[in-house]
Amino acid sequence: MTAPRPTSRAEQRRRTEARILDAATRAFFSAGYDRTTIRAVASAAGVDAGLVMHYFGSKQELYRRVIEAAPAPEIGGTPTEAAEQILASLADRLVSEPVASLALLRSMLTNPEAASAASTGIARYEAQIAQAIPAADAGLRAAIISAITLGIMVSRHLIKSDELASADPAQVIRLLRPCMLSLAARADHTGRLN
Amino acid sequence: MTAPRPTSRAEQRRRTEARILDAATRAFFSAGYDRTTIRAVASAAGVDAGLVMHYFGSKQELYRRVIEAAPAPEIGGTPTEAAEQILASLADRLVSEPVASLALLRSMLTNPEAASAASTGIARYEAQIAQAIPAADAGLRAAIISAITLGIMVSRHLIKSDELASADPAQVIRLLRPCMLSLAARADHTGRLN
DNA sequence: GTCTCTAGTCAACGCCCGTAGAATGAAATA
DNA sequence: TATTTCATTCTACGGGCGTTGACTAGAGAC
Repeated sequence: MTAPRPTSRAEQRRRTEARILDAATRAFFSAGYDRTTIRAVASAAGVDAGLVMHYFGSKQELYRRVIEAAPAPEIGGTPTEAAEQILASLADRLVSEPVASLALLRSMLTNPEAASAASTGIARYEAQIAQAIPAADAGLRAAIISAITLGIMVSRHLIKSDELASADPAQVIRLLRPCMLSLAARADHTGRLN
Repeated sequence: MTAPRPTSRAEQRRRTEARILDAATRAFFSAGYDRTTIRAVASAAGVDAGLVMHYFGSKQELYRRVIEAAPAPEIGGTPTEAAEQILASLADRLVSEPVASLALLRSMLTNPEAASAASTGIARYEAQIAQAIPAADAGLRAAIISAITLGIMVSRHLIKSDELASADPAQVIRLLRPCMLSLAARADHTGRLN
């Protein structure tokens, strides 16, 4: 009644598409790529499976649209600052991880074709970290930092390891700080200083 | 001759079963639970799909047998020794792909029924590590160590991150040593000594 | 008011899957 | 040798999947 013109055609389409995308994100996250069926996504979004096909073309394309929406944090500054930024962003994601990037993660581990698509996103993240590390092996260090972050996220949110899933994020960060600092900013035994 | 009966029925069966199990392990690792088909496993083992069913009863059961065969490294001793053992076992697994344990992980994420079975295996590994760490938060520290190991393995073998996949294992271990030591054996800022 | 466009539905196709059960033929047993 | 056992194959079924294309109905344009 208060909204006499709530449903223009364009608006309706936009909403439906968003609803499908949202349902798909949740489905890919909780079931992985293979176990997610277009019918289930459609049903969760309250539409017909044919409509999903009509809007997104294929299951692959729907999946691509979902991971395309996953955000990437910004990292920079001095090595120590970068380490703290990494820890802070990890702390954030320990508390509330955006469903989209978990969908990315899970499907990546589940769907071979998805892994390569996702790794470009990860590579971009690693490049940001590497830029903040003034060492000859900055690339490798950044990759290890990224791998650690990934392992923590997978354990807590996907595997739901008892200890990590119930842990206080602050405790986890406290224990990880020496790790991240040693990787981003600490001299190694070769005597190089970073 | 020493082997006048090379193909007794029992022997033949044992061999065929082993071949199927081996093919299944590879398949579950590289494709995950859902994408692995009994037909493909059978074909890789050079037998008929019906035989796989006949020997293992169901796909679920075949999968159970595969993860049952996954080995768990032994960890113990002083904190520093434990850290070195963890690093050594990780070094091993960086060089030669631990097909079984990655199959475990990958399938765990696709197969809900398998998740609990798999996480008990991981929990056992973490418990071993925790036992070697004399700290109040040993459980959490062990979980983080395990998560880091997992992240490195996933990045190198599943995602095949450029940096990590091509890195010299010795370099990776060198960079990770301070991490593992700080988690297993180093005092934290609360002043506790481990 | 009529025509056009398009959001959304419906029924169906072809494919591949896990699985069942009968058939086969060689080894074990008597 | 005759009989039983069992490793192995073959054929088939029922089901769920991604995808298709014809269809309906209501909004927008003229």
